[in-house]
Amino acid sequence: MTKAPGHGGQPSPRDGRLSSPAPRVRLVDVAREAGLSKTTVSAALNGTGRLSPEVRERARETARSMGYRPNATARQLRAGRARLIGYVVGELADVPWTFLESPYFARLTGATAATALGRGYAMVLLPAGSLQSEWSALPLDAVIVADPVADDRIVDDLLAARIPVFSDRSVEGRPGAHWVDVDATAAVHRTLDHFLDQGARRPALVVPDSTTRFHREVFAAHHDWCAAHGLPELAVRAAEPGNGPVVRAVETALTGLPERPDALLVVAEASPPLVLDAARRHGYEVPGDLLLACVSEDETALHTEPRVTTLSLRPDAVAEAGIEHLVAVLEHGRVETGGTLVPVRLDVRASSVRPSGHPAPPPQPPCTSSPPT
Amino acid sequence: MTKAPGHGGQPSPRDGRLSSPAPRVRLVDVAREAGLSKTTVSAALNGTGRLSPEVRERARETARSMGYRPNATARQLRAGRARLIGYVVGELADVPWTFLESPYFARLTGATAATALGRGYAMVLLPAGSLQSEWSALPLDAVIVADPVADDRIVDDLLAARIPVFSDRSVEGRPGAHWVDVDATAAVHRTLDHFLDQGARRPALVVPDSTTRFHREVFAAHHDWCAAHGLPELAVRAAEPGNGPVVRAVETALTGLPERPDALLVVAEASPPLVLDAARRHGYEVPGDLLLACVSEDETALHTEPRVTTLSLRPDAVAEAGIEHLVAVLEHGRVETGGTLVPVRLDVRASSVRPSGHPAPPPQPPCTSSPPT
DNA sequence: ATGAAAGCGCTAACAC
DNA sequence: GTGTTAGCGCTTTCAT
Repeated sequence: MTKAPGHGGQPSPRDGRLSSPAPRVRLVDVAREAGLSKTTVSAALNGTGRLSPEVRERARETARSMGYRPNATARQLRAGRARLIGYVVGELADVPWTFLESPYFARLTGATAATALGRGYAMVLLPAGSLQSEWSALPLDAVIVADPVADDRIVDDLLAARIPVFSDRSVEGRPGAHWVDVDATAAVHRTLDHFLDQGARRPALVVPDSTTRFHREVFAAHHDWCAAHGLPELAVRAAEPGNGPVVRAVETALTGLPERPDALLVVAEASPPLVLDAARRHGYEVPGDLLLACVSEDETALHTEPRVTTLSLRPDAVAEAGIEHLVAVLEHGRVETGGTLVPVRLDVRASSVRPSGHPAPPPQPPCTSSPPT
Repeated sequence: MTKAPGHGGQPSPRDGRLSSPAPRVRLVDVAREAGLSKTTVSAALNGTGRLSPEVRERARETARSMGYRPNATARQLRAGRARLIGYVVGELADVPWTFLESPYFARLTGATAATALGRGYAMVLLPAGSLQSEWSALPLDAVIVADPVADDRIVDDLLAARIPVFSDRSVEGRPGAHWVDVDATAAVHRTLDHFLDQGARRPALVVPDSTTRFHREVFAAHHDWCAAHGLPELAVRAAEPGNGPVVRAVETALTGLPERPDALLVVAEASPPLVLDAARRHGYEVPGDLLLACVSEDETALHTEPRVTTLSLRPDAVAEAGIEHLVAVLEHGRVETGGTLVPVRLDVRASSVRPSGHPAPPPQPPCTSSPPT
């Protein structure tokens, strides 16, 4: 029964028996060996207190030679916090963990973990729709809930447990909850304005039918923009995120709408090459017949022909703003800040630039559905 | 200066002052309120000890009404372990965190976190090439190191800190290190056999030039297979992983080798649609002129025309085997097990099936390089 | 059946 | 300068 310690010293008696798994070196062991007290060694190791340089050095040397490694849990207990934060992505709660397969969330996750670690916080991954039992045993200083869906209990549960929550604007106003969000409205308006600039008059939108704040705001922003510009509201909601459903929604947008669109904004994590292929299969030339822009962090957009215009939701910036905010709240008690809105970035590439010499198409032929392949 | 507690009770005096951040309810508070001792309440809550049903119920009720939540850190200290594991991906140590953008690692990461959580372990994300300082403050029971590169110090550092390491076969034989690996040789041989079955005689390989055990083994397996079958060894090493470099390597394989390949195995996380496009740009019809298979977990392979044959490295199975092994070691002291080899899965789709009526190309025309676009 | 007390390993007041 | 001591909040012998 070899015990693999890894971290903590068992509460079992430290027997000097042979074949034991080498009981872990404790602070007191170092102190005894060096002929000093725990206090002195602790101060020496932490660089605190007023110690003579010789003693400090001796303590350090002894600790090193004995292979001493402080017990993290004991320190945490003493410190009153564990510098540990949880991270959940709400979207796709029915298929937990798939979020990592989305380039946006992959980047958001990586950037959040990186930024947090830079500020001294480790990040544990939690599943969407996570239950109390899955996180209640963890000493979480806070939890980040990315894009919660409307019916996820997790935010309530966390707040009830008095764990600070950092999420999107949907938690605005709730005590203990803080937010950072992407400026979805600006994102949509900006892209549609760009389409308009390029001569498009029938821009269509594809967006997943999710209860995420982001997707709802996107839908609303598109609606408003179309109304404001007196243009037809051409929108298709994908049954769910994922390449299959989104590509199908794209096909619907291209062939099944009352008007044949001359521009397409895909606000869903679909693979840009697949979207491009779908357009071609349905007889659209990009950008000649159709201006294309995708909300995506997928770098494959750079390797297609033509390259695909993308709207980056700036996951790195979101992560940084979030952790910054989190640290401010946790370490300086800042609570008054309303939240942070992160601007998006439109990377215009060939797919959404009307080729010169290619005139804008004639105004609104009622419905020119092209035969599907 | 509002303190956001989240988890631990500060060592500061519990003052009854107003406007304080509501000091956290401790076990002793519940005990006092219920007129019981800490012991009894603890036993009641944990379902241990021999307590009268009434007392147990009373304790529970009091705890609930007071909103008592046990302090996780204190429990961990008592228990001697934190049920926390670290997770690092070695590959791409120069661009830490990008690993999540690879579908394989995204799935491996998600599946590992999910399986671990199912066994009661939370998983913290660590960056490739992580330094001591980034994890030494964490009470890690073990660390999973996925695909370490040859020069990464992390495995040594962890073992020196007596933290059990779970990694790939490259750590075999080192005390405290355990492994689970993908059967890379079988993967390559199986795919090449499949190509051979379909009539290919000049299969080419594209693999990143990394010091990962997996990639080295793939390269060696290909070499051996070609030698054993008396076929030319057509291999191109991509300078690094990532769509750009891999697509360029694919182009080299299609146009710059001594022989024009009639099959292509891409062992790198490139987007299947992009690989397909590259082949077409260079005048190959798939599967007519070129059989194509990609090592990939990317579901876009299902949405191309033709669908792309993929070789799945079974990240879910790897994760499960790894966590199973980890639990066995940590909780039952199993140390004798050598390791686990996870088989791969070849999903044959249209891209690697020679169309009927399409004869195998004539034997070896020396070099028929087609003009690049 | 219930409670008192020890102690997990560490840090920080506070003596000396 | 250095050591003694008192906890952080919890679980668990061991008395009663």
